[in-house]
Amino acid sequence: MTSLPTVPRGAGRDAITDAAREIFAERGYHGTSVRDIARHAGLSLSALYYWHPSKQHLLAALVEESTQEYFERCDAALREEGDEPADRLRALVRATVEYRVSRRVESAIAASEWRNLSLENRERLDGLRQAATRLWSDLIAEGVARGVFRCAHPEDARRSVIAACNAIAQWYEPGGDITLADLVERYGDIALRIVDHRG
Amino acid sequence: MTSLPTVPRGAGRDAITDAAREIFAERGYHGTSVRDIARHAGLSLSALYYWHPSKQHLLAALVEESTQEYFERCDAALREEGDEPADRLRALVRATVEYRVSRRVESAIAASEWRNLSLENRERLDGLRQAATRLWSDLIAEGVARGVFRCAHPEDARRSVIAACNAIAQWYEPGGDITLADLVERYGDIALRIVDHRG
Amino acid sequence: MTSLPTVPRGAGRDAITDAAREIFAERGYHGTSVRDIARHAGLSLSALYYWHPSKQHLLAALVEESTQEYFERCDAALREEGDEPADRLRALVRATVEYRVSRRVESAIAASEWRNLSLENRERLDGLRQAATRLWSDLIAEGVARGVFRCAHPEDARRSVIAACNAIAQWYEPGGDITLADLVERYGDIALRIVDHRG
Amino acid sequence: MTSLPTVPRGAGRDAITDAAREIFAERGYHGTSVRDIARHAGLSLSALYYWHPSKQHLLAALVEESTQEYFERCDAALREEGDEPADRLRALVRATVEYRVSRRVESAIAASEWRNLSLENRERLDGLRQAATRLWSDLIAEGVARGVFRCAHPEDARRSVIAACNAIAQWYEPGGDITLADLVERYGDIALRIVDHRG
DNA sequence: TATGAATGAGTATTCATTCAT
DNA sequence: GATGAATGAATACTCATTCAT
Repeated sequence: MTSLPTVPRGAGRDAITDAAREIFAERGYHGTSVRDIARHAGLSLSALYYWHPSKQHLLAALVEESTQEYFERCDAALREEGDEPADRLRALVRATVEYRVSRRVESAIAASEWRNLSLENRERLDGLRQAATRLWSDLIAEGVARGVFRCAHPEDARRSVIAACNAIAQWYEPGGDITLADLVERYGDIALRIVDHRG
Repeated sequence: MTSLPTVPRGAGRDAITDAAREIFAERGYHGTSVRDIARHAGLSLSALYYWHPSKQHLLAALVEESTQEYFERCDAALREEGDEPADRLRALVRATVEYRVSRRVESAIAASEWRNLSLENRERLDGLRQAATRLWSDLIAEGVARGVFRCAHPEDARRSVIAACNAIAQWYEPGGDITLADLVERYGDIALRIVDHRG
Repeated sequence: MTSLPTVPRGAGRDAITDAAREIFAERGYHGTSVRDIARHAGLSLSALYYWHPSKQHLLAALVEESTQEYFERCDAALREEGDEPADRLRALVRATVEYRVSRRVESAIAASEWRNLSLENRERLDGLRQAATRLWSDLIAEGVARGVFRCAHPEDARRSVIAACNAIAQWYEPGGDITLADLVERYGDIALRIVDHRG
Repeated sequence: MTSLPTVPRGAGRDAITDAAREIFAERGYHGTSVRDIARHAGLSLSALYYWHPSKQHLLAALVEESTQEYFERCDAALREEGDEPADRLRALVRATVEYRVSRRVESAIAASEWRNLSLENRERLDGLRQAATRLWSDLIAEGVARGVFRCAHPEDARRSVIAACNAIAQWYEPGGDITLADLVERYGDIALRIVDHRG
């Protein structure tokens, strides 16, 4: 019989990723030491390096996974939606709000630690990021083209909507009075006002 | 390569503060070393410590000055304005946008390095920060009370407006096509839509 | 020039403790740098910190071990001795002299670097120190009570005997003309004269 | 009219020496910074260097003055005394005890910071130190020669007497129950017992 | 799969000292 | 007589990373 380790056999990789996620989010990339991460994961420093080649790699993996997931959520939400720009905008807001809330920690990392990615990693991930941005831009442009969105400056509208949704991660406390569905509705309303939607 | 300026005798304090501002904004608090700051300022490490007791103190001084200035700009803008909530909201947006643009670097520090303030400094500066927030809250509440703002969730509206204005610092490039006055108008419009203003 | 020993893997802890002992004794706590210690131990600075959390901890460990050993030597010496105060005083002198000579370096540290212990460490070790002092006090008091020691001021006698024994560490050179047994006898005689022993 | 400085005109030199004395005694040479000294003296760092060429010089001056004074006190005490070895020993004890008590601070520096003198200073002052030692040695030798001191090991006796007297500085509190005259008598008695004086 | 031991470069900060005025 | 401003070298300690097992 083998002894029972704190971290189950083979779970080392995930334990480390999880710990990195938490601590990067809490203290930032440069404010976090790999020792902190290993300790938090209940593993040795050497185990960390067995599973992950470097601190930078750890960050990049988290940012990539998060960015990827965000894009996929947005993409899926739009695919499930009909043709109407207002509905599609609400769908994008829903995907974003749900992502910010349910992946609060990693979305915060992706947002604030982007600059700490190595040049190489930043370049590699930039396409994914821009793809997500383009979903918004195209949608708003379509709404404007159809005359249902009347905002004069679509790019400012896009940035404002995204900023408003992103800010949720900074104050929202799950389990409080406001449900996720409430948020989705409220920020859908705000988004439609920002793009100056007229039914 | 930027040349290292020769700092005239007695000008050390400002040289260091300026350098700290730039590098903190660029790389973040923990990503910045005091050596970097001193080198950038064209002074020795010891000169830095002659003028500032610690790296943390340097950060706190920058954040404090910036937070203070923001509050004062908002306060002044409101004082010069009349009674009409819509006008007052535009005034607050103007103060915020002008601040984010003209003090882009330090406003970014105040926003993203807040968590790296020591507990003591954070507590000391928190009142100032909340005072600025209250200017927005009170104003929107007044507009709602008068029936000229119809947004159902004033706090979400407030957060959204502020987030939209703050985001400007991340993309705006002075000297480009968009003037500051353009920005003020655009984001004033957006703010009024967010609070659902009806003339 | 002394050659720097190559430290076999795993022997780092002792190498560092030994080096610290030597250099602290030679130059004092504040006169010693951790770099000096590491270099003397033939290890990197990082290896020092791998084994010891701080310079202060290193000092405290040395002082503690030495103080502990001194107390135990005294206690054991008394336990092996009979009832006669004069014999017991000689036993205590023997223990002290042997300790000062065989642990010359660390006993010097314990004596002169006591004030450089952190408050916490000083308080923790103070009991041990006082316990050793009490062995002397009790013994002399007993001799006085029995009328075999006639000194009028037992505390001054105690301090004088201890001071005389301690001073040995400052001048005695092992391997010279005077053997340890000589010292024990001479200082036993002196001690008995100080307490004014009458057979 | 000139303004009234904290430190009276021209008193800078002494203010610094006094401060150095206190802090060296309290924290040791390496535990003291010249900034501490200047601050304690109420003067600028530059003023310190105006009056004293270096930290080492400051230490050497204190040690020298103290060593000099000790020798002179001993020498004077002996000169005023008659021919009798016992009386002369008491005189030397008196001089030593009075010196340790009245110049407690500087005598502690001279004792414990000797090793921190530069080689040059140490060599220069060593003669003075040895001269004082020789007063004791000669006196005890004379007593032994005359047969009034019967100790078998005069050097050990000398060291013990001196150590006992020196230790007074570590525990004596002026203004307490024990007067200086008490001390002189008690330690004179102890000294005579150590050299095994027979009336 | 994992670890304990080690490293070199870097961290913030303080040191004794000097310079220009 | 004295100072404010500055420096280079040192301080204790931590960093991300690697090596031998």
